[in-house]
Amino acid sequence: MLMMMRATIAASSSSLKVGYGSRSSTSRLRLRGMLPCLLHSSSAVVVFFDNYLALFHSRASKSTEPRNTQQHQRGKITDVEDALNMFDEMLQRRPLPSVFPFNQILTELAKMKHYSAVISMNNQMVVSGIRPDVYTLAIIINCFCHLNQMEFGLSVLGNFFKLGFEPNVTTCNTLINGFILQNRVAEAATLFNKILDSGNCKPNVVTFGTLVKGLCAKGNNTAAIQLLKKMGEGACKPNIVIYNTIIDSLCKDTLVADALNLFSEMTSKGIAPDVMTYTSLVHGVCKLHDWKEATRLLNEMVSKHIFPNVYTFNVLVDTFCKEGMVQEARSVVEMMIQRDIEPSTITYRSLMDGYCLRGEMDKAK
DNA sequence: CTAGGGTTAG
Repeated sequence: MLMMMRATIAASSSSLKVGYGSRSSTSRLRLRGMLPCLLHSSSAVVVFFDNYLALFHSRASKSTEPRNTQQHQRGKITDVEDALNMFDEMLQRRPLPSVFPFNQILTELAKMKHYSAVISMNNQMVVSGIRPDVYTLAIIINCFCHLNQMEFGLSVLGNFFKLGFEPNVTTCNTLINGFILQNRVAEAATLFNKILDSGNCKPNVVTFGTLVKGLCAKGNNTAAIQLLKKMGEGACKPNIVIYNTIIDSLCKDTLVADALNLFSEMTSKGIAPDVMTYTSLVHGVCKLHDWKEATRLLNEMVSKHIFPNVYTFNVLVDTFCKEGMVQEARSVVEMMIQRDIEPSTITYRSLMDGYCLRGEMDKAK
């Protein structure tokens, strides 16, 4: 059973495709000017990974030590394989561990998007006599939602009552998010109103954030901003996630001026921008070929000790590649490696597209 | 230990 699951997970790694983009030539000199501000900004090696994965995800990749040795020494999980091994081992332990460490493993696997694995593992747990708790059920609902199986997700609600639990805000937020993932924003809103009426649990800032995201996904920035304004009047004040969601949505529509307005609004309210805010803005101005503004933003973030991470760098790599400047893209990748930021498959995909584009251009000559 | 935000491509 577990062997089959392993094979499925191993096979599910994404396949690579190569695409060709269309091109327009622009002022390359100024685009190139984005590089120095990054080169000179290295005040310290930044800890780009927060501790949300710390329990299982150490930065073991940098070590030359074999993974198994490490795992046995520290009891930490570094990848899917380790998670599954630990899960097996825990199921065989007597007495059985509590549901808590199992939840931890399921959480990590869900973060790695192995949703169906999480669901089958949960079934195994139940068979082995481990009682799910509120956390487990929320994890399962979330997995069903991400698998586009909302109906199954909703049916887990039945288990709550069977087990004597009451759904909480997190449960509701998860379901609302599930509807939104399927673009069923109306049903999400209905559920939201039901929560309000029932009085069992109050919507919180995450609830609002989920709705804002749904409105943005529908392309309704105006409604998202209206909701933001309403929040400003109510008890549940908008936070950085809400602002970032809308700022990103505006940037995707290249409404950078509006995005910058929200940006100053949030800072004036004492909400400090973070690396996500700046990544969205940089992305927005890159789309507009405004290299000068991109450089300004990069300088500004670094001056605030907010350092570009893999997302930010990927935006830059992709931008350079789309401009046909593969050499510059490569030097960004070099920069990433120097800073201990591992380039991702997305980085390399952009590079590959960049090289394909070069090939096309050379052929055209 | 559970929920919302930023990167590529088709």
